[in-house]
Amino acid sequence: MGVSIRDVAKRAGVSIATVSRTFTIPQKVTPLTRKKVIKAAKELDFTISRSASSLKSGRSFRLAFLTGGEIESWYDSNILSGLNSILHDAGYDIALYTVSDISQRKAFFSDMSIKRNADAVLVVSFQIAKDEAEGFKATKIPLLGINTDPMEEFTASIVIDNAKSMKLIIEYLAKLGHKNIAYLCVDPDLENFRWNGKARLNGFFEACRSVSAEIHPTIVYAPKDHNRADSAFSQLACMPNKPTAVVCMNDEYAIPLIFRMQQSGWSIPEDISVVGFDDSTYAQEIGLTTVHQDPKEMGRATARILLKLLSEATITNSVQVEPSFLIVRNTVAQVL
Amino acid sequence: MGVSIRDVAKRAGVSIATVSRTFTIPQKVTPLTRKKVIKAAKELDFTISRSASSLKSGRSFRLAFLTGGEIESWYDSNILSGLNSILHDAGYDIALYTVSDISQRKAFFSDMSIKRNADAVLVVSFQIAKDEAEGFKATKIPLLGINTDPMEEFTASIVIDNAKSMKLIIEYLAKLGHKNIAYLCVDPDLENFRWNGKARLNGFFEACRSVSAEIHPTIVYAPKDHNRADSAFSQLACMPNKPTAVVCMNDEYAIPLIFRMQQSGWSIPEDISVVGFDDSTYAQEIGLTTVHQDPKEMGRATARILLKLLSEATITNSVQVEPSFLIVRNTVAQVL
DNA sequence: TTGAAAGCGCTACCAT
DNA sequence: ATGGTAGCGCTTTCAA
Repeated sequence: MGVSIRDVAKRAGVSIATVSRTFTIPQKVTPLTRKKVIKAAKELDFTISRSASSLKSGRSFRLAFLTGGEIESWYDSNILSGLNSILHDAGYDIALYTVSDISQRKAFFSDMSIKRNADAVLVVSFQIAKDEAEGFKATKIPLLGINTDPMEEFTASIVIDNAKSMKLIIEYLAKLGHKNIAYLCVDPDLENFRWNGKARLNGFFEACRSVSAEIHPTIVYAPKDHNRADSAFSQLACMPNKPTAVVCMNDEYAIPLIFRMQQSGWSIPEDISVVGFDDSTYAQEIGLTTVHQDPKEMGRATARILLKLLSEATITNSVQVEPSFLIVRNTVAQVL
Repeated sequence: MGVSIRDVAKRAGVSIATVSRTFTIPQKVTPLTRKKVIKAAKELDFTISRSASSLKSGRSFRLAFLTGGEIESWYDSNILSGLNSILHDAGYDIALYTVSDISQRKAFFSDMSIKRNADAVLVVSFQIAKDEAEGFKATKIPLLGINTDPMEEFTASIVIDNAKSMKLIIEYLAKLGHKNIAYLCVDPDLENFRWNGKARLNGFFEACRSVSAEIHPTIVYAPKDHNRADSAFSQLACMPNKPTAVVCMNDEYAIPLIFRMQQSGWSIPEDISVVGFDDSTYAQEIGLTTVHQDPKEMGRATARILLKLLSEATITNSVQVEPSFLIVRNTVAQVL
């Protein structure tokens, strides 16, 4: 298997212990020796073997990324990208686990063998049961949650404030005179697994209530598939008193809906105002008024927290709220 | 570090060798003993330690995924997702490496230490130099390319036929009477790194030439940033004789462009026809006529090839062309 | 089919 | 600051 630490030690004229040190705790090695070792290593194309160092040190240098969604989604892939941009250089791999229903989730958490092969686990966008999380308390393996209901069982939670963001939307809409506001979202029966759906839905109604008694909120459900725009549009078009604004659970509902409306001759925002959520792909180019959040940056933030957790072994129970804010663009009009 | 293979062996009343075998080559263990071992393992929450088994077997169970783009892009994230859906269950991790320019690429390939810590490397969407690839020939580490110019240095290449797909577009357009056709793409100076840009550009002109002498192709460059739709639109609107159709290097140019055009009062496809490439996010919902390809399935196909390569150690030099085809939807009209 | 045992390449402890 | 060395948990050869 090519060169080993032994070869480098020989060539540099030092012990293997010294070679190991120059790569793991360089400050414990004289600059001169360090230089010799580095030189020898370079000449031999040597790097520390991950498996050997993991085995010996008892750390796997591996993060389990557990998602209830799809890796290729805008959200998950950005989280992953942000995570990797920091973790990769710190020597960590990210192992991707997907669960698509509660039984798979249960299986993941009951099979605690993960603990043997990961230094931390990260739960992305879905909710887990208290007892599932509790299994981790016994170990010192950090359990982090991104975009999950921040339970105290998590070592750290990284979230945005969905409720506050919804309130920002409703306040803005109310200020422009909107009273008849619809909320477009996936039928919760289709998606009781993801977390932020609930958070946003509740946030919407709560915001309507708290902002003004004059607001009449309604709800429109659409399927998750490619008919969602058609479905939403026809429901909206048929409503006895058409709302003046539609708030969408995310941009993925808003963008095709706007398209569909335009295709049917409606003008946005003249005929109806539309608000998205996420500020994801195309939102900026299309001029969508939406709530901005930055999952890539959240991934980076999570990586930093993780690294700290892993080096200091501090058992915190922190909740880090990342920024989210309304971006006003061109899809909302004043009610005349 | 919890239970080890020794504990399981003791509890099952067998040797550690037998425990190891039941997990790696189960067919070499009597069903009865196997059952005993599995039972003991389950009771103890035991799994094989990745690092120990890697160290001993000399295989890292790790794939280096090297991309010149962004992990969160539609293409890369789908490739990754497809890859992981098969590789994860086969016990492989995917380590994400990103390079954003030629010097980083050089660094990756000159630092051959990857070989120590990955069982294979996968180059995604960009071109590498012959000598960079040659470094791998000496080792038995497979070097695969997805969406790269299929060089013979690759152990296997997985691609779509960009040229053929372009021809499909042009033939379709020609049949509907289009003669004045524009190609919208990123300025190649901005992006000489990614591969398929060139392949599609060349494919476009070649297809125009071969399909009909009456076709007048033109080219429109747009920046990569969020102004691309504006930029493309104003160039198109100002052209002395406006093209009847615009072929876009990918959907990411087509979708905002269509939006922009509609916003300015143009109707698609009545005022101008637009064709995309990729069949990516929103293409179906928006009714975009485009070339379909399925990177998630390509990821799966690559994983299968890889697994075979890794188990049989066959040094092939295969080129697998994955399907791509034109999907006719609603953004192309007949020329009157 | 199963067991004994060597040793993969490191890290970390203890000496010097 | 550096070296010697035990041993991390497994896989795999060899023998029984």
